[in-house]
Amino acid sequence: MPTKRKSKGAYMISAVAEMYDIHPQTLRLYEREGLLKPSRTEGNTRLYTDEDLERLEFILNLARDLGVNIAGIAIILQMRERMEEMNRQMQDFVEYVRSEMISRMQHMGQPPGAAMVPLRRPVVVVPPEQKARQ
Amino acid sequence: MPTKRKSKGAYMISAVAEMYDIHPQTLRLYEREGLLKPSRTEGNTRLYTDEDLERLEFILNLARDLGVNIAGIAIILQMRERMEEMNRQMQDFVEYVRSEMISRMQHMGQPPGAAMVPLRRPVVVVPPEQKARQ
DNA sequence: TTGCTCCTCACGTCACGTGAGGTGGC
DNA sequence: TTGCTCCTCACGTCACGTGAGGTGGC
Repeated sequence: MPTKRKSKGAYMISAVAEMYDIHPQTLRLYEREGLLKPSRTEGNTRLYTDEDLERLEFILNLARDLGVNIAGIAIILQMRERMEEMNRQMQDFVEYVRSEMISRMQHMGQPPGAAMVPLRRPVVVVPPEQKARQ
Repeated sequence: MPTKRKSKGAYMISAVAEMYDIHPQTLRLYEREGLLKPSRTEGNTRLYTDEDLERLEFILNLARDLGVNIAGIAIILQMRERMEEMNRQMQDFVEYVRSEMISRMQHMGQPPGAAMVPLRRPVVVVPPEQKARQ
């Protein structure tokens, strides 16, 4: 007998459908169109992890609230990943510069504070977030 | 008598329609939906600048080649602008750090070259570009 | 006048979501 | 057996693109 929930955060399709008030066929459609890639049991049953559900919430926000079609959602998901990658690179770079400055200051026998202040100026990186359609 | 082209890079709707093989009504639709905002003459006739045309090309790429609907295009345009803003901030920050390092090195009587090498490590920022739908 | 512009209304087509119908494994 | 799963096929609805029809200014 299949259980609705399998291990920590792995849901079968009917559980997900109920949680998000979405037709199971729609979930299968999203998978066929490449928006979601849930894993499968040995018996070929879909299993949605918490990561899949986070992605699904993002998709439903676009589809239901903003009226974006599947082709658009696919591209927006790609762009979101690229923005997150840019964010990581930005953070890495800031951290690299900061530690580099500290290291240099210390080698010169100076307190690091003087160098760190200007490097802490705001670096605004906006998370992916959409407004409702006008 | 209205001319098709007015001043440098300002086109009337029929000229744009012909250039991109698009129905004039579709151009009006895109404007109504907020994707394009061409200026107007005093007589209320639309005028498309080169900037409008660049934006239109981006829109047509999404609509025709990738099958994105209007709601999706609106969001993708927003995201594109945000990514461009992130790029600018990244570039500004890199430039700021670079000049700051040079300035500090010079104040300490050291050649700037030593500091600049590690700061020139690659900062990959990907421009907005889409793949065709699978 | 001609040839453009503006607008609104309406229709055809297609994508998306949903339902039915039949299958198979725990 | 029951209640889930898988799949394919088909239909209703709506958005998008296009066309018609009527207006007005250079």
